[in-house]
Amino acid sequence: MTTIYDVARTAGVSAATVSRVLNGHSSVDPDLATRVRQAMLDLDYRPNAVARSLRRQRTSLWAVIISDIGNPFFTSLVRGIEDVAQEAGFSVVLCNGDEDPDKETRYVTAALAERMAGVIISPSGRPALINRLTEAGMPVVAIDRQPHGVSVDTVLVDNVHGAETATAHLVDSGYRRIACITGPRRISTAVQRLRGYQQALRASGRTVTEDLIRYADFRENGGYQAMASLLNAAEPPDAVFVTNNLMTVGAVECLVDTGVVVPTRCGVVGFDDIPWAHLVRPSLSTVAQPTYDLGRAAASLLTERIANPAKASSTVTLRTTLRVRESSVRSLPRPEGQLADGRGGPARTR
Amino acid sequence: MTTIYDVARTAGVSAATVSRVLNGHSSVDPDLATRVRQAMLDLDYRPNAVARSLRRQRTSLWAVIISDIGNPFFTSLVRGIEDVAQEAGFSVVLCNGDEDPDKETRYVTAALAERMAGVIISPSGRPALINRLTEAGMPVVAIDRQPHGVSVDTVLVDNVHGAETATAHLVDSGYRRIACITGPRRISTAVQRLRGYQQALRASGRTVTEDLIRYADFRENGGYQAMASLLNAAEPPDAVFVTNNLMTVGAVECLVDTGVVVPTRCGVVGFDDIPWAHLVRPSLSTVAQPTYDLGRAAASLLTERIANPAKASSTVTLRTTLRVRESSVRSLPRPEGQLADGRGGPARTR
DNA sequence: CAGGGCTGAGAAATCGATTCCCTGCCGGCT
DNA sequence: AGCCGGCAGGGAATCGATTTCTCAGCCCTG
Repeated sequence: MTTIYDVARTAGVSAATVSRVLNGHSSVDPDLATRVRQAMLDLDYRPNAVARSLRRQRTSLWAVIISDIGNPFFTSLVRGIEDVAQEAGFSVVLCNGDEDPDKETRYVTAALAERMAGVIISPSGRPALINRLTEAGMPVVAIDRQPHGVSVDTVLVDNVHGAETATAHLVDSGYRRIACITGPRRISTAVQRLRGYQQALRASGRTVTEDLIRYADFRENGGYQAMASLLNAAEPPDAVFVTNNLMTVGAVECLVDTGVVVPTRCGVVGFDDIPWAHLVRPSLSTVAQPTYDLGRAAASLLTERIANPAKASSTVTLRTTLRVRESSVRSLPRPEGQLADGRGGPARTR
Repeated sequence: MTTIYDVARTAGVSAATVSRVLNGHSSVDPDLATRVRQAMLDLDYRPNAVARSLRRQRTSLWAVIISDIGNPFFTSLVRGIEDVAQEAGFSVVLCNGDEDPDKETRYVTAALAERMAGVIISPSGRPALINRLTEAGMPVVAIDRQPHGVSVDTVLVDNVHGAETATAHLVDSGYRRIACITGPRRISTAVQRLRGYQQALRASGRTVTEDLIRYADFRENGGYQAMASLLNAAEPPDAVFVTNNLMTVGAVECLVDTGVVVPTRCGVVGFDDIPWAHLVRPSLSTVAQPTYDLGRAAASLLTERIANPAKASSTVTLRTTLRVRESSVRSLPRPEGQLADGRGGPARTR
């Protein structure tokens, strides 16, 4: 590998001058500068980012620690982050926490050890992890989930309101026993979406009962099991609000396998949109999140935090959108065969 | 940040000794070692990976450059890579090339500049990129796509055979005009899968005509457009083999929008499995790839290459599996409503 | 014409870990 | 007793860039 000294020797200048040309920090004689640039081209010189990071005490890498790479929710989120990062001159490295606290811890450790410029994390629960980052002076933005008792920049959606809207829609559609499948209690989104569900039920004059609530793991299989458990109860529900996309898929699979017809015998609304939701039969009603914008917002917060580490931390909340499709509307004539409008018309919003 | 010198001072030893304790390279007096370890705990010392990398001239990071993070094909691939990497003591950073040669180039540049330990890449076409890596002495494994005229470790699936099997299955199902929607000519998988399609047609005594072939971009929208173009032709096909998952989704959407009933008026088989393929109506027949194992195989090749940079490069080819579901079988009675077996029974293999 | 200020460029220190080299000590063998 | 081999551990060089320090040379002004 050619180093800055090779370039200096070839151009007949000192390494300091090469560095100045490289970074444009101080004015260099134009003749020298062109000689240096030519030498860099001739030698195919590429600065060693490791040495640079060591000297500068900072890198140009962001760690984005997401909680499940298999969840499509994160893919467009990452695109939003990448687009902003690139404008700001950073590269994004993606770390898949996989809802596994150990893996997540490993990646946080790596981000610290590699002295990354900043971290965007969707934490799977342990506030201690975020603390380790902030205490080490690492710029951090939490995304999707609100960390407990830590002061940190955060990007969220209006989970309570989104869940209320979804549940109210099931009430309006005429369902009577509306259940809820939510995620682990330690995760803020699971709690908030459950709260929205409860508030909507109370607002419509219904009683909220634990019999109709299941706590699962935000995974497909967990949703399947939870739905099965609801169906086996003494009084099964006639509708279900599921608080994330993978569990929604699992719940619908369970309904299909059990022969419970959606939406006639059981209505379904899920949180998080699903790619190809309109190809699934019946097409799924969902609470859609502005995932790309969530990513952009988080990345913007991070650039600000890096530029000004002292500034007070802030929380950005974006709005969700209810997309009504077939799975939650009893009264709509069910389309026969696949000729019917697969998209249920333009998505309705309320 | 505490450094190795702080630890050395606290423990009353030299930095060299701390380093030896840290890495266990040479034997250190047990008393000293415990004193050092205690000092590291007291100071919450974390070795600076940047400095370590600079001195050692290597890092413990792998760059995995995938061509589209939105494609579910890659998610379980990444899991396979991660699992092997972790066993071998490496961390994986994911880079989303997004089928965009510029982005891909940026990430390759970053991998070189950061002196990463190795690269696993699914190249979107330009052999020059791979050359830049190998010429710089970077251990590289290509995955999913065969780079042109470069000698490099590669992990593939039997694309030709998989496509032959899928096409033959459409022939057997009684379809007469079988079309093919494939990807960009510069990408090996697009070419090989097209070749498999052509061979299967010839083997069944049919003529292969360019009228029934469309070249798209491996994206959902490209599949939609290609299908529309096929349907608008003078003699539209009565079946289509689509060479990747996103384009399959697009093609099916187009068929649904146009009112062409699948599989009655048009059969469909896609390459690459799709998550929730069994929830889609009609459920989609696919050529499934062993994605997790592809990832593991690539990661194993990379560890070997890193351990022994001189060894001859090799290619690993894994087998695909045809999963017959509803979209390609005319004669099966179409299930009425959603009660029918969504999974089409255990996936059949041929 | 002398001295102050400014600019451009080289020498050398620096970031934090690893590793080579060397010293000093201990034990064993002749 | 003297010599040699081996080993533990400290000092210092090293990785490759950035940045501070310093100095030479020049221009301008009083």
